Amino acid sequence: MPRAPAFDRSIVIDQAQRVFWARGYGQTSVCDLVKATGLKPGSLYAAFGSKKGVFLEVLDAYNRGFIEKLDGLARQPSGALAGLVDILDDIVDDAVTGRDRRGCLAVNALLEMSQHDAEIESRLKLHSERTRRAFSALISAAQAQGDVDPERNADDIAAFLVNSIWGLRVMCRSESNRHTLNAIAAGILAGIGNRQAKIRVKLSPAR
Amino acid sequence: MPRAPAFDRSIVIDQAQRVFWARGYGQTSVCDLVKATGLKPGSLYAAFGSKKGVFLEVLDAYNRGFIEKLDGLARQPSGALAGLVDILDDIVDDAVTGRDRRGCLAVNALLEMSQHDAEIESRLKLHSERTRRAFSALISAAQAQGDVDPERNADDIAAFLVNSIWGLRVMCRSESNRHTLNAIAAGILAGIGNRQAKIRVKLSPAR
DNA sequence: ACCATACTTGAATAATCGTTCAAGTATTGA
DNA sequence: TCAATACTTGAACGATTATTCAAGTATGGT
Repeated sequence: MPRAPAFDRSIVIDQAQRVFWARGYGQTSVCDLVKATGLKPGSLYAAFGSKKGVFLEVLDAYNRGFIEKLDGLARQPSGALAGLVDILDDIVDDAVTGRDRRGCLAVNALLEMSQHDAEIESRLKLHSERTRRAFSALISAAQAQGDVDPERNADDIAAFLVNSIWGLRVMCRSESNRHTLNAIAAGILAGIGNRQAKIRVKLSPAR
Repeated sequence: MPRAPAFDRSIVIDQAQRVFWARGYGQTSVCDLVKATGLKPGSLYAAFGSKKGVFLEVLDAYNRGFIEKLDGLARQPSGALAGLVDILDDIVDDAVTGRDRRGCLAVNALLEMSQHDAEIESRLKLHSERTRRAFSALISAAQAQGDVDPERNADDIAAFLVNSIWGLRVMCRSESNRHTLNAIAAGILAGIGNRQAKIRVKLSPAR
């Protein structure tokens, strides 16, 4: 019977995500969110309860998107390993071209907030576990396709991968030299037991 | 002729480091620093100019200490590679026992502040370069000692190492499972071209 | 047309922030 | 002993913060 909300929740979360990603949680004021979303403080609080409520929903959406991306890559026709190479390539490329040096929203949030807020911390742990499972599935697919040594434990490789990629996301915040970043990416691929020699070729030249 | 300062600058920086490391930059108030150091706001500002001034000096001291540690490990009698294993072991052990989950102060600061403050960002870049040079020297020593493949470029290995250790420092903020962390550490050692099979043995069992 | 419903608005709130400064105090060289 | 000097003190400042709420407004079923 009554009035319907005048905003699209997913669009608001998307706009809020942009602000939180660019500025971090602490440096993002509710005023920033008001400007970015167009919602007035009252509406924002009616819909999300608090600044932290907005942030938690942003984190959820971020992780959901990343896992969907991983699942897609695991099933793509060119192979799971090629999908992994694409991820590394994209991270390096974004850093070198300066297109994106915001790093990973989840890693940023983990380092900024996990010591101060138990709710954010536990949410990020949940996301981290889901991410590792998705990487594990990706590695299993690559093993089944003969691109990764099937003798090694997929979960262990996935843990090493998440570790390496999180490192790369941090690295990209201060390093934009292509040779250095490519050397790191090549080291990661070597570390997971990549059997396709040609993959190394793809990473080396500048695009 | 006049009065001497009533505090030891290096002790104050040490106390401030503890607070910044535990709480991050943004969540540390000048009031926290006043409590931790015993200095009143006026003295603090007379000595360091601003909250950021204190933080920059804390970062300098932190990096200086870490590089001295690395240089020492590169020269220790049991070998440079053993020194590297010790570093990884300590990080894993601190996380598993819960003794220290604050991560790396420099990485924390990089992710929290590099987008907001150009001065902190450039300082951290400087520290990052120094750290990589120290790791490169460590790897060169390990190569000279026959523990790491001498064919590979030491700078590239150092970049991979910094990447991996930064990742591990992030990982330890949300992960405390010994098997997982050991698998990652073993992957890192394998990635740098470790030739000493026995090193792997040392990492596996719980201490 | 109308009322119940719930969304929208933006000024107001109380708390906390980094920083300043004038007054007080201790130390040193002569 | 006595200025001169510089450190110490802590209250006060203005700015900013996240959050609230009473008033206004649009909607939809009857």
